[in-house]
Amino acid sequence: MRVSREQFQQNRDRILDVAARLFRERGFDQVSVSDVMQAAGLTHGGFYGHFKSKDDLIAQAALQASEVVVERWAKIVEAQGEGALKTFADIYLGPEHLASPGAGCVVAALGPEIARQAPAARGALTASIKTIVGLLQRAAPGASAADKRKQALAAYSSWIGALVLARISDDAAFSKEVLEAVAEG
Amino acid sequence: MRVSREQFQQNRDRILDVAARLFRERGFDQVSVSDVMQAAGLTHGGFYGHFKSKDDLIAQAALQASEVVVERWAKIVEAQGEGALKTFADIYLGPEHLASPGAGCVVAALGPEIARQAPAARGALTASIKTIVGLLQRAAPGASAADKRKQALAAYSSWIGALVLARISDDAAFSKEVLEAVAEG
DNA sequence: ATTATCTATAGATCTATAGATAATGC
DNA sequence: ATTATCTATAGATCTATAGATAATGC
Repeated sequence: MRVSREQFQQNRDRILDVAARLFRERGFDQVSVSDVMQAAGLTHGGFYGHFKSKDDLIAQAALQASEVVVERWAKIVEAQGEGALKTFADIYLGPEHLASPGAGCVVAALGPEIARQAPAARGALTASIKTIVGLLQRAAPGASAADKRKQALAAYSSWIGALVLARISDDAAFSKEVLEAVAEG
Repeated sequence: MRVSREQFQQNRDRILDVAARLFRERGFDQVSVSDVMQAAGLTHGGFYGHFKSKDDLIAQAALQASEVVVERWAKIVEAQGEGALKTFADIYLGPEHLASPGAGCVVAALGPEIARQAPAARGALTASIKTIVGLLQRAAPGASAADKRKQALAAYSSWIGALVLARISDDAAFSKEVLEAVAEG
């Protein structure tokens, strides 16, 4: 069954969106190509008209997910300038982000897995991370540019670590304690 | 080929050690039971004499790995007391740890994956994490106990995030920058 | 407007591999 | 503990077809 060019593009975008969510929720290996296509309302076989392989999908979905996050963050920096750091911390360390890995930070949801991926995926995410650090730098306090950058790197690292710890924890009180301790820092 | 009770226990320990290393290096899903047994110098079939299932192995290997790390850290705190925080930071954020996920921090190597695991594995790692935070608390500066604890949580979080970022990065200079920025913080 | 061509999708199929079990041997 | 085997599942490929797009003709 053939579909219009527009529909084809829409299908491709939906596959990417769905994959980006499922991968963050379950990890790359716990999501099959068939799972993705089913969630996108398509059948397994059609996948290979859109992507060369599952690895191809992984690289593109990781890139897409992190670009969406970068755009969201960029808007906040533009709107708030130097006050944005506190806003980021509150959002990143808040209960919604804790409970919704599928829509949140790619690093916190898939970081170690991406570290083991092929160069294509690692390079793409590294670029996104650098962009985010640049945004945080603009929002950070500090006398010099070097100081601002250090603050940005330290803040971002602490948020990621705190969220990973909070998601591992099976003790909700401990999760909350970690997130709040880092948010206040 | 039958084996003495002692040998059986040794085999089991070796399976756990090898699994703990391989899982941290490649992730749970990229290591097969057959891989583990081969690396332990045994055959696939023998596995089920030691463990009920792969999930069982995952829970026990994650626990074992984090216990080894906790013991290592406890020795340092006992030897160094309050000065230990700087020592931890240097080791955790150093080039050896960066390059050797298989022997290092379980949270940085497998955190998001463990967050998706069954309660057994999450609970075990949560307990280890609490122990580590306790150790760091003893080594942290701060006026009150509450302040020390906050410092400990913030420091630990920042180290984990920095290491995850540094391992994702395909740019060695950026990896170094992140690790050093957080080490100096 | 008609005809021909092209192509994205559905659905079936193939192949490899993984977890798990059973049979065997010492 | 080894070896052989079973069963399920995953990624990938293949074929037919619906229906969109392009070429042709009036």
